[in-house]
Amino acid sequence: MVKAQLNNSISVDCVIFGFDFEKLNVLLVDRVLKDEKTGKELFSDLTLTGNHIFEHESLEDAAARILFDLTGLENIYLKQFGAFCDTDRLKRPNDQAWLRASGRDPDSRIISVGYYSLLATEKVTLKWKGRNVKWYPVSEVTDLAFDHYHILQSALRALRRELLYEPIGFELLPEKFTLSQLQKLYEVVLGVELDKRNFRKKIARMKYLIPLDEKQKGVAHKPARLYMFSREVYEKTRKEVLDFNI
Amino acid sequence: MVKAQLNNSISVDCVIFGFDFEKLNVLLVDRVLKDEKTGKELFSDLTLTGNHIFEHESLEDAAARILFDLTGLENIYLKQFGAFCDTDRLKRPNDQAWLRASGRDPDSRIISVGYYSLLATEKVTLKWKGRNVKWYPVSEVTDLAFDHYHILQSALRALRRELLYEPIGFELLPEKFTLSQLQKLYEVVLGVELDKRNFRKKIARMKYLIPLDEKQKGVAHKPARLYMFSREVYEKTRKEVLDFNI
DNA sequence: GCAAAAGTGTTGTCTCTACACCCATGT
DNA sequence: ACATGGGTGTAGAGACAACACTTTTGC
Repeated sequence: MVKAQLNNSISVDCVIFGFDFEKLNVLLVDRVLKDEKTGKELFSDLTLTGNHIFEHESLEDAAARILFDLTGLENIYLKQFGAFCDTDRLKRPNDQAWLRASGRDPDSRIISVGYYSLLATEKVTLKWKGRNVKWYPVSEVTDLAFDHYHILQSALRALRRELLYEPIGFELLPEKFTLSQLQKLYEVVLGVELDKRNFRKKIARMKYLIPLDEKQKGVAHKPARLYMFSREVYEKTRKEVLDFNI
Repeated sequence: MVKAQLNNSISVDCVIFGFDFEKLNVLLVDRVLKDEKTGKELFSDLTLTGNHIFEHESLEDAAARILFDLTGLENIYLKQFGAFCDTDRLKRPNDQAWLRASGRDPDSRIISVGYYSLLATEKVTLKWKGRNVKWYPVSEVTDLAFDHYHILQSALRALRRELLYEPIGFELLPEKFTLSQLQKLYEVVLGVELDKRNFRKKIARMKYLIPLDEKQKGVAHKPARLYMFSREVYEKTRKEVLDFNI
């Protein structure tokens, strides 16, 4: 317990999802390895945002810290969705070279705990210590460093599942949103098409989705009514769900 | 990579659930610490079944190994449900004494990944190397060593959720089972009461629950028809669920 | 014959799906 | 005036909740 010190074996990776009213995005870091002497670029690829945990720090705190360092945002929705520890997860050539170059033991076993976080893309202005961090459409991500592609897919599955059963869609939207935005979000994340009228009937039943006396501005069509989510109403009216499937 | 060696920082804890047609049970180990010199018992309490992982071993394999060592069973349903790494998870006095007595560093940070497994209590004959392993009704467990009570509660939440949405109930029953047994299982795990006729109507819709030409024997009442689960039919007929909640 | 659990139908209410047209705003 | 997305209702089908009596076996 000297002072802030990173644990060698335990890391946290954050899958930071963002929604821009059109598609689901994920925040990725451009990892560039340059030759020590010549400075020539050896390779460049993408990673999730992650870090080792501090010895005094909980997993959750580490995830929140990583998120804060990247976005400057606090109190963001964060959910643990899995632990990743395959023996070969850091063994591809690029990853081995990367670990060696950053002075770490390329043979050591590191477990990574995955958290996904949800936020509206627009909330974030990306300026992070010169590191190259950018939004990428999830649908266009094909491969990532380490086992991060695998972790991303796992996060996606967890998000879809969560979205089916829990009211978390709003976390990907600004505080006030239109029903079309919410519908689009469900369509994009779940990969389905929904009927507008049926969707709205469903909303009408969810009393915790509060229609505001406020409309969209500056759009070249009939402005939509804004809604917001009330956690208070939700907690009060959540029914004891028993809609099981056998 | 010399030979089988345990990783110091990473462990797996298995929450082994069993169902005996009446209640949900969990397999726990009696941990007894005796004074080195006098042999006098210092304390005795209960832990989940767990172990550190081997350096060459995946988390999943470690969980399967722990399960096999305890029950002699293979190909048992296993599901990862969380990672546990709070800074104080091994800090209670009994736990510190235990770690010291077994020659481990009581200050080291250990992450534990939780798996739960499902099986019919009757499948297991408990004879494990003199260690004191026993079934305990989940509802009667009040406290456990380390953070294992917390882990158990977390496993329970995950199991309930899984049971609501995926067909895994059979994993807690023998291959052939009656509908009343299945209903009781849902009632016990979810903590609800279900209507027998409505429950059976629901079953009838699930084509993957196959009625057999075989009946219960040796019961002092009308013997019930036996059913079994067909994964094959399930995979074929599983509908693209879209029963989302907003 | 009695105790114990198995097995079986109906009705009203709610939710789901499918489907087409007019409305309000910016340019 | 026109392009763009906002907003609305109905009807048929399936699922849900509530509810009580007869049947088959072991003892």
